[in-house]
Amino acid sequence: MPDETMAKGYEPKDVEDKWYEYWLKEELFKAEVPSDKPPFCIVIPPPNVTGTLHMGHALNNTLQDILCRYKRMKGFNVLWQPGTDHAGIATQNVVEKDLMKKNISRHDVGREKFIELVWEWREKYGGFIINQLKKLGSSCDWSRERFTMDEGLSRAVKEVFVRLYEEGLIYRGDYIINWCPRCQTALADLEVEHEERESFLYHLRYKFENSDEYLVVATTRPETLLGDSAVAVNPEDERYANLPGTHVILPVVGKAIPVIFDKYVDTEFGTGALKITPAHDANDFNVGNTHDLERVKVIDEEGKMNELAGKYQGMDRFECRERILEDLEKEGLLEKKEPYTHSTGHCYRCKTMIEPLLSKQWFVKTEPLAEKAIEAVKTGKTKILPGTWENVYFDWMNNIRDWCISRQIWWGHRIPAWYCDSCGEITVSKDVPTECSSCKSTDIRQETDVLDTWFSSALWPFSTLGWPDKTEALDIFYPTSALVTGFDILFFWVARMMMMGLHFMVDIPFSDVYIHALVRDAEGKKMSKSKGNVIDPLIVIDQYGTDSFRYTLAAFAAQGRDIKLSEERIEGYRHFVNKIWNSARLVLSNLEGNEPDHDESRELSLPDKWILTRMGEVSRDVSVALDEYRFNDAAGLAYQFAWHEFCDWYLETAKEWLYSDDEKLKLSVRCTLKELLSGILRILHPFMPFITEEIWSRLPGAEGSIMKASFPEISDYVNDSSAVKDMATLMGVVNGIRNIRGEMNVHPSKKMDIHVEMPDDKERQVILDNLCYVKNLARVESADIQKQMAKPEASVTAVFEGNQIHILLKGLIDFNEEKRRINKEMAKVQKEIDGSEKKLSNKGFLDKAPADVIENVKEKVAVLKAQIEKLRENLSFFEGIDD
RNA sequence: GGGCGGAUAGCUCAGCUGGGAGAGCGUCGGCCUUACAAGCCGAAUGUCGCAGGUUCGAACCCUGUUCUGCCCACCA
Repeated sequence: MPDETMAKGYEPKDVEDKWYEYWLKEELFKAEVPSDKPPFCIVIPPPNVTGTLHMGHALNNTLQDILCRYKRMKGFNVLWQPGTDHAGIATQNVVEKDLMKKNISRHDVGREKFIELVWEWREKYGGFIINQLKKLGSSCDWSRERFTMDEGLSRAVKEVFVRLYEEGLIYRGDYIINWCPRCQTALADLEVEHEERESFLYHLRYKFENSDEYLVVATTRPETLLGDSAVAVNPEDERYANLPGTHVILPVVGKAIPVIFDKYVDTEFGTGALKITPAHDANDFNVGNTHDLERVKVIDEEGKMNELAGKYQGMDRFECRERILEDLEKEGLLEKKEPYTHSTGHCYRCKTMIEPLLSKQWFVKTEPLAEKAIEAVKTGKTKILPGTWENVYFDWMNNIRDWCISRQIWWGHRIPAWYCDSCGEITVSKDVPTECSSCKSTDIRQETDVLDTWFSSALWPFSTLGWPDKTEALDIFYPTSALVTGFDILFFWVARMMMMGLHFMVDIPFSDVYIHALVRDAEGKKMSKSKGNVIDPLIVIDQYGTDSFRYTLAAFAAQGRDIKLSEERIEGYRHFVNKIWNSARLVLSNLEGNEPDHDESRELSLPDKWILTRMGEVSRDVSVALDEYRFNDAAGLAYQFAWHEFCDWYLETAKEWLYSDDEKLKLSVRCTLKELLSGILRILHPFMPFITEEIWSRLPGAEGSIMKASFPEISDYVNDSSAVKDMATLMGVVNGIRNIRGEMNVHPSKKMDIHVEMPDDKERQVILDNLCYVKNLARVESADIQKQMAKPEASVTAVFEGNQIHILLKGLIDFNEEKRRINKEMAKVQKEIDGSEKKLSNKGFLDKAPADVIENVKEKVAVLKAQIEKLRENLSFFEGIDD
């Protein structure tokens, strides 16, 4: 009689929101400050406020939630620190786009008003992604939610900036930087994406001064010749050995520029002569510095040609290229143009082609910071998992370049530096200064640039805990326990948190960094909105339920491999969730509420002892897997156990007593059922929080939320290894009979008579003692079990190990069919014997392999041989009959 | 130009420190057996990318090779 209050199929929608609200109401996500429990802390990779939940978030947060829920059940004081990132450029772009719809630019509204608008936007939509995280079941301590632009974190940012400046680790300098003409800001090297593009390599003729002869230079960017200051050749290049000291005339411009030697020039490339444009190319900038060349900036911040571009002034850089080429052509100065594929930099936000531009920016001197960050991973204080990512980390850290942290946008932490118009001095201060720190002039104005978004997120592990104040939370939870993130932000974020954490907290920010895979589309491509290949997690949740979705992600999260999400797989786990639901229906409908919690004294059946032992083993194995971030193994173990051991075997044996009149055994089975359901729910809870809570709430005697229950331990259960062995024997007999049934097409409703020959006394006794299960599971009417017997007439025989199960099938046997079956079986066994015997006849194997391995093989051969012998007997039996 | 990962059953993927390979879905056959047809029982299926090597023994270790994906990089 099923539990009528439980629907036949599990309906996620009916329960998910209800339980999430309950958890919130009961404050079950809240960290304890202070606490007697050991701390466990994860800081969330803060999603962008403007963002919406994508697959990456879903995976990332599911894994974190699994860890947090698991650790809570293991008795830890868990803080999962949530929050969002202001995401400077991304957010500004979004709000700007919104304004554009009304045909208004940010300049129309002005900086202050614009920032106000962004805050308004944030108020309105900033909670969006947070709600989506909640939908996923995330058990973050929302009472501690932070935002990278909130007051406390802004204070931390200022503190860090000022201190680094005072330590000489932040400086301002003239450099060639990556400029996005569309976003109108400098970008860090990391924010530039390089892409291969089809283009042309142009060979241009630069005439020598007072001569008709010319030097040919190769370039992909003819328009930059307007800013050329020299042409460089390699000193080793014999072709040009006598050139330096001479001058060439810059085409179109008519200006004379020197030919110089620089070993940077590659003699193999192009013509071996390189035009040098110090203001618009990073390499040329360096060459220019060496030779003290003029920096002629001809392209402005909008990507247009400026006043120094002469007649090309006002043209877009690409238009200018075409016009210059036309002009060169006319003058016969374009020697040739050849197709050329090379990679160009693009803005990671808007994909606009980057313009290398000479500009004054703020930088963090990273080398001293990186040293400590390298050391911490080298010594194992922080572990990066899987380990292969440590190499990537080291590689980047060892070659780290100074970090450009200023951005010419409005949304972000405004740099706390003030320029003095009187003396030109810079005042850097946490508080708004009233006067110049140097000349006391009040004629000061604040830097208009804001900081790179990653500057504030670099402080996340300690700023969210209250730094720079000395808070109790900081004391308890720093260093945090684990960081769970994708490798795409290993440099952007993880590396910088390491540097900042070690510098300001003088300790690592986290002990473990678990790098998970990226969720990709069916072709293995990174999912992105611009590619249009995104699968919306919320649609998946709507369709399959959160628990199935989470389980799928966990099961897919094998280390070091990307995830190509397939819907079939999600569907498979939905079936699993439903299976759990239905097994609970069966169990709950049979519980009467009077089952004692731990009744050690009760008489345990073989299946009881077996399943309890397995419950303990699986609890241990799942624990170990989770401790090692092997989410897929943990999920797989729980799945296999719950479905194929508990449901397929134990529940079926339990029915023997559930539907019987033996009150004593009935009660014992009910106890085991309750214990198992409880255990399975608790093991599954980190993966599928909603359904487990729902069923838990219906479990008699279970008090409060499952979140507060303990994770099962192996010591909680009976541990009886002989029961596991005996159960295997029982299963062997049942499987043998089922196999015959299937192969011989015996209708399931037909009960069979069997004669079992089992030479081993102990095994035979196991079957005799547990015959009721064999009868039930294999649908057997009568069984005759002997140490030895002759094969009955009209029987088919299943052989397993040295045992034979003769099944009487009067009139049902097709002799040929049976011979075929036996032959097939024999061939299979023979193949195995051959393999093993080959080994045993190998002297090398016997000499060198470990004794236990050899023993195993020998044993295996013996068993197989006994088996094939029985099969042969059976075959000859049928061969004696002529059909 | 460097570096990393993947190639295993029709599909999507597991396979820990080397001892004859597994799951889900799909396929085939049989079942509406009172938890579940989103289910049950049974079955089939792979020279583990290719070629060498190390080893008594290789999907796993080494070398080379082919395809494929990714990351990093200042060759115009």
